Amino acid sequence: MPELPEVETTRRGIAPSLKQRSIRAVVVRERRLRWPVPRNLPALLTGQRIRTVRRRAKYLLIDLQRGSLIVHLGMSGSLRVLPATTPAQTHDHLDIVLDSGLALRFSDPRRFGCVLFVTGDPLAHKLLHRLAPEPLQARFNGDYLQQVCRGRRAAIKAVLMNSRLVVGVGNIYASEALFRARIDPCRPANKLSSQQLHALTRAIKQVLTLAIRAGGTTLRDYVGANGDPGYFRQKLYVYERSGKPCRRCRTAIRQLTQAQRSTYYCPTCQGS
DNA sequence: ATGGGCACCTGGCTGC
DNA sequence: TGCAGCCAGGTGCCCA
Repeated sequence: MPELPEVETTRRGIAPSLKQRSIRAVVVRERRLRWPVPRNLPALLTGQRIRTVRRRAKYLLIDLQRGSLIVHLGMSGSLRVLPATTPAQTHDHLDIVLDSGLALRFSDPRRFGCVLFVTGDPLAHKLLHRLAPEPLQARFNGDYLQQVCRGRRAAIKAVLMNSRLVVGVGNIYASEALFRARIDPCRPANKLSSQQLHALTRAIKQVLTLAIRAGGTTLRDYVGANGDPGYFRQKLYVYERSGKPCRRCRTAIRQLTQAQRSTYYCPTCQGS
């Protein structure tokens, strides 16, 4: 998916067109997402004014006068703002039509994403309430990561991908942050020094910030709110670069599988 | 509690 | 050209 930088880029892209607009209609073409789109979603949303568009981890929260939408882009989802009359393509599952004549269009070929409606505090929702702190906030720091890794024998890469421990970091940025911090992805989390965990925290914040600045990373499907891809792919050090020379030391980048996901690393820069 | 594996789904690419 | 097999940005859930 869309990891944190792509979701944040989407949020920034769609928010100006949504804020203070009223919902004129909702068109649901495909209800079968990760969880079914509520049958009565059009009735729930139509006539409501949109207040704010927030992000929590990789979830987008669209707050309305009454209730909120919780949107997740899954692996292949995107949200775009376009004229409501734009013909729908395959995989354009849902439109939220605004009083401006524009529509927010949710597309997701793999349908791992979701669009849910909740009344009350969306942060208290089952999917959100146990999430780790936001990685770009001060509370996410070396001390936090050290506390989380204490007694954990799982590989550090797996820890970075566990949303109860760290949010926003997916398969791309986990590899990239570990490279920047010069840490072997297979190292058990509890074997890392305090210094390494502080460096890793800084690397996570840095790579996410730089990726947001570049509009995210597009490998295949991802596009931002205006349909443009993200440009951080050119800045990746290891992800999808196996066999290519390390940008730091020229050693060939290697790929391995951890928890059924590809991990990319430089055996020289990230040796144990 | 922790960690590992599977499932959900479509599409694109590779190799026979 | 066709088709099987494999891979892909996530994460909830089940089991040991």
